[in-house]
Amino acid sequence: MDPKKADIPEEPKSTRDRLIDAAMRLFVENGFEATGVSAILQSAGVRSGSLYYFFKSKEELLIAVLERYVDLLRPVILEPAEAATDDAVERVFALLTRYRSFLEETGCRHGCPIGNLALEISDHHDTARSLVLKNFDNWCAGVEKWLQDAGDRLPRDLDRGELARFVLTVMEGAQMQAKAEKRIEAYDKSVAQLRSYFSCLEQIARTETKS
Amino acid sequence: MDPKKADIPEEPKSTRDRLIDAAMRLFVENGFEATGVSAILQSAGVRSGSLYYFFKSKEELLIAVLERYVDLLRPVILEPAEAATDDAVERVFALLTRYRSFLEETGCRHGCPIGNLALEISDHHDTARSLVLKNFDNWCAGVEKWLQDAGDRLPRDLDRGELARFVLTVMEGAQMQAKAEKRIEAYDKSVAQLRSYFSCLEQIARTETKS
DNA sequence: GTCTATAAGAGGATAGAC
DNA sequence: GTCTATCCTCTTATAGAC
Repeated sequence: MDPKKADIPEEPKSTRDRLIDAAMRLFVENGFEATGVSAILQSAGVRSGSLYYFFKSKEELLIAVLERYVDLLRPVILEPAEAATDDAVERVFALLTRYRSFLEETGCRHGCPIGNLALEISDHHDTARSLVLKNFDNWCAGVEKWLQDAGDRLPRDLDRGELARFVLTVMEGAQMQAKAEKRIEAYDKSVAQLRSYFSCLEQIARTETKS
Repeated sequence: MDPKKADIPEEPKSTRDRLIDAAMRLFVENGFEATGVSAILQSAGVRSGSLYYFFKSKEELLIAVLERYVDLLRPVILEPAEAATDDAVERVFALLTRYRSFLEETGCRHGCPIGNLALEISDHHDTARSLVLKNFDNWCAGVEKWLQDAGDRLPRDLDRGELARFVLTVMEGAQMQAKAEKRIEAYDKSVAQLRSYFSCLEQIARTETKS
């Protein structure tokens, strides 16, 4: 427990935060379109007057949700992976293990909330789409940093940014299948293949260093 | 042109087929929830009475769409890749090039229709979900066959089925990002990394064969 | 098999009192 | 900032004539 926080009594969440919390949960469970405003209101214990006092539309609430994800990325996703290990490469797999936990805890119903929204909204909600990109970009920047820290454990001419993108690609593709199958198996197998790729890259880097 | 087909005059499509065609197009463009029955009717030039004569609900129409995808997989996806090259490994990348075309032709709005639906419907439409799985499974079975044909070009102890799954993972994750970004770049970079992985595997297989 | 008309309800959003 | 009541549109789906 963070002592700095323990001193401050838990303030009851604001109405606005409760709405964002409820929307975040329902959007990832049911998707944006399939989630009714009334369900959000009920889940947050709020009346419609209040929702439309804070947000001018359901889409604005979605935007607030995606901004919240941007804020949560570092403390909830990246930092735990950095705390898990000092090994630069292992941080990548600690991250993937964390997403695995999200899947397991929910019977493979949730995986990556951003990915789930990305496909649904990218055509018709352009502001939301740009926030999806911001989440993806920040995620990749975090992973790229680790891959740069890996130094000569990876091949010299390997583009760290491209490999970071590839890690996102694998995570998203893998969670999609786990969600569709409601089983973790495809996720694990995909991560195993990614691990195998990393092993190959590290092997190549070792022969480079010798010469 | 297939002469066998050229002899048969193009029969006007049945109402049922027109409905499936229209739904297929609209579901991939806008998603399942965001597509109204009225839009399907208008696009197909059909009245609601006819739709509900053939399908008992919008969900049954979705199921028909997913069954159509099952039927189209071999002729539209797998066979063109097999026709493109006799090289077993290159067939995998011919397949990925074909999905790239789908993305390019639509300004990255469509990629894999199944993947787009998978995340949206997997929670609440269980029959549809099982058809998504059938599409994924058949796709992977096709790719796995090619990887088996590759024989000792791939490492002996490498699980061909697992690698085929990984190809699907990469394709889905890559098209998700291309769709979110409305740019093909992330797709190309992901496929480039997959190519790099295959190169590593082939290199390993070569050293195995020598010994 | 297809048409028109419409039911029945849920959807998002607003008004105005408090 | 929050409440109740409600508007209006759009949604899926049905009824019954042709």
